[in-house]
Amino acid sequence: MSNSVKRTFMLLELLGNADQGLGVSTLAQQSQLPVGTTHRLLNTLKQLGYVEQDRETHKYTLGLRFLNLRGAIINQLNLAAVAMPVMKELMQRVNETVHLAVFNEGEIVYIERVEGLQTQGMYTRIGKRAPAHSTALGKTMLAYMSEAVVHQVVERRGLPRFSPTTITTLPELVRELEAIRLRGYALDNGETGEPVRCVAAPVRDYTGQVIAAISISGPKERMHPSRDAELGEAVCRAAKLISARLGYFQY
Amino acid sequence: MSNSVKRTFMLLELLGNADQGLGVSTLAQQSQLPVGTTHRLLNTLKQLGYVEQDRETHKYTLGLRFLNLRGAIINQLNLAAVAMPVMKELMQRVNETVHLAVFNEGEIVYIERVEGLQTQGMYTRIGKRAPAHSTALGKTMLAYMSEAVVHQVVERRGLPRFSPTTITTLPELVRELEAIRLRGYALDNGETGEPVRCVAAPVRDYTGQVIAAISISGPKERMHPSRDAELGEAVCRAAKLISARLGYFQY
DNA sequence: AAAACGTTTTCCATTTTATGGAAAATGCGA
DNA sequence: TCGCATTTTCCATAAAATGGAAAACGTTTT
Repeated sequence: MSNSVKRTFMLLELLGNADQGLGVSTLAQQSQLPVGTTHRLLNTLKQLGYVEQDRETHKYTLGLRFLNLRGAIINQLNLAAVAMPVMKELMQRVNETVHLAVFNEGEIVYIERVEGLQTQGMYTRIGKRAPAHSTALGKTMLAYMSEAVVHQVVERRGLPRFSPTTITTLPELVRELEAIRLRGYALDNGETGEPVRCVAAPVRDYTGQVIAAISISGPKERMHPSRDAELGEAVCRAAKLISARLGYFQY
Repeated sequence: MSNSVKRTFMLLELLGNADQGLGVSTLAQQSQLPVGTTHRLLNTLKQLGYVEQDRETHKYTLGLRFLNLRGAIINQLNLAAVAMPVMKELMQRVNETVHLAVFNEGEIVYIERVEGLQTQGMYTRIGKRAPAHSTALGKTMLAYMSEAVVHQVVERRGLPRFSPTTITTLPELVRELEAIRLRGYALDNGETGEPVRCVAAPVRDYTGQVIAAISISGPKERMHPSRDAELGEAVCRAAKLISARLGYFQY
């Protein structure tokens, strides 16, 4: 396997995880690469526009060229194009933020968002990853995957605790997934530790496989449990509509 | 400069521009690389998770792993966080899509978007790049940059024509930028060739430098020239509010 | 069924290219 | 001004990328 390519992406990942610029020596240390090599690879990336170097501090950050590739990915899942109109309509009905996420490598990845008009403050960035077991989006996808896959995910990622309500054992998770299948939609009860509640439902492609999920989320005050049934039904209807437009036919 | 790294990104860009998976031979042809080399590079990327290969068709697409590389946006993150609430309010006032873009390497890059509820169909994807001279967003940023920078941009990127109204000569551009400074906002009159009209205004950081711009855009039918003054004023007010929140103080 | 074709994948001798240690240049703070 | 930390340059060496060709695979045609 191309060594330089592998090393290049190692550097890019380090830059991608940092929330400020990193210098050559720092990167060399973190990547365990020699300084000379690190510098040369960064220089190549800089010339190509994939990293930028601050004139003053000489530190490196990822370049905006990456935004292009990121956008392309989301675009290629023509899932987003199909889902957006439905999500927009759902948002207008319930007046809360609607998210679309897919499952990837045992985690969920946020793909699209339609923000509720009264929502303010923190918003989930497109491209953000989150654990599956502690989000309504993740749980609703897990609920319709094979038991083997669920086991694999748990083995690979574990069940880390983020709040008192987080599910941290496999039997608990299995029971929760069963409940979700019966109910048809998943609930999030502050398992992430944030003051937010979510209701989520699965999206299927033409083969019937669950490939994504959509959710309604909002601050705890507005997302009262008394609205669960109403919101759950709304999110299910929207998810089914998206599935149908992807070619899924429910018998 | 690392040849294999350069070639790798060439392949990635090709995959990003395609709107469906591409095979080894197609990619080899488009990149002018030998098939063996192409295959090996793709295989490396596949192992790293940056491209995915369809089991059935063997075609390659960009992998979701790219969504990890978010550092790029960190610099723009604060900007986006500050701008979003203002953009949302602006969208609600005018009921059309609002965009946020920055200037990078002589082009504009779309950073955020708040979609108008009545908007449908094609939308500008986040991360997309576009020429500065043919968009209201680009022109409004150019208008407040030094003449030297404008000349550099024209030299580097040229003034390609996309429609009969595109500005294609430097004097024309200079005159247009002057008009924008007088007016306070920029207009787009189908210079890109799309049936869309835009109104854009510049955003400044605490140093007073123009670092971004926001725009209102919609289909020609709804964005009638008679609304220019009203929309221009609205977009200016929003841009100034964002600037103020970034620490810019106007004397 | 077999053959012909287009693709993907593997292989390997060749040589280009990356490598990394060290030294030079630069920047920064005392 | 000096000294430390960091970035940048350099170059002989070694390793990795290269690419042409053949093999494997899958699909369509005869």
